[in-house]
Amino acid sequence: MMDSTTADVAPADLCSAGPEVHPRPDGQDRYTISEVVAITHLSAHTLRWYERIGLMPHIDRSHTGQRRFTNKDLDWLSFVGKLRLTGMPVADMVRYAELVREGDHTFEARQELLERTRRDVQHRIAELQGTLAVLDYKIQFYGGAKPAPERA
Amino acid sequence: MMDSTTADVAPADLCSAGPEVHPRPDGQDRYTISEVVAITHLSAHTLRWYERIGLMPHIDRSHTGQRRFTNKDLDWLSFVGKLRLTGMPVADMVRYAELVREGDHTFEARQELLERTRRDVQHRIAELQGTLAVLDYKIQFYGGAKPAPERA
DNA sequence: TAGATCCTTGGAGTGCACTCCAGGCAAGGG
DNA sequence: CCCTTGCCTGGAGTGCACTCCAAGGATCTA
Repeated sequence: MMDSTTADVAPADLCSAGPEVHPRPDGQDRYTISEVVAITHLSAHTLRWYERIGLMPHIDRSHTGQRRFTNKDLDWLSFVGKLRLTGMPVADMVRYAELVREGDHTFEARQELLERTRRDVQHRIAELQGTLAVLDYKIQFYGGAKPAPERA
Repeated sequence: MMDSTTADVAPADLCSAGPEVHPRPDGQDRYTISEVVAITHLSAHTLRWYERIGLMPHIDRSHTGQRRFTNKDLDWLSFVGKLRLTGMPVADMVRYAELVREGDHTFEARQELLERTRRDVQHRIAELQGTLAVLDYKIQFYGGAKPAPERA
């Protein structure tokens, strides 16, 4: 499925971290919603919902009105997936999508948004590392399993 | 009152795994709900809700029925705070609280639950580090700011 | 002793991110 | 031609974790 022999990534690969590999080469990239479900592991509901709320650019339609997603859409979805992992609220992702649609003069705003997100992520990582310490302390306590009369 | 200049609580250690520092010594530890709000930064609503759903042990009451929290309750809340940071669902925290109430024979189950949580946290940290890479790639792209006519 | 503030309760409401439903169109196979 | 499958839509429903409300009792401050 992820055909790594087709090195079809455009040099201006702005929608992803690193070279993306697509299921089909550009030109034949008209995926149905169920194909995109299989690729992204998002539900069809969610994909339609993303479009409705403006988190997706306008999606192509077949002559009968069915959605046809492109490689670009896939790249965007994969980036959105990363943003989602950061814990960014959907509303903020929509804001970012709007900035993209508004054109090049929003470059700075986008960069700033990304940098703020980056700081949030680092903060979150630090927090999680803090919880690891607590968890280890507790686990070690249970490991040295002397039942103590304590709320632990 | 809770900033790092006032030495009533070790700042990073507020929610700690190690020796706890309490606002008042054992024996004088009968905090009202609003004191606990100030200490934990949870809302009074949330504290009452925690009690209702069984996430707290039974809280002492004054002769008029008002809650009086102890140092032990504070310790528990700080641990719960850590668990919350891990992203553990409240239902699982309640489960853990139940195990604690059930007594020493649940030691193993508790340890296991904590170890699973620990693995989740490490997974999450790895995920976040992955997003950092993407973010850095993007930020760097905006940094080398040559506007390209593309969805970025 | 008055007034402000704090605390109590059960239950209802909120915001987020989906998630599902009903009802219907369109294409392909037997 | 019918049946199944896939897709469409707007709107309603879900689950989580709070968050707030109304109405009333308790406690502190002047």
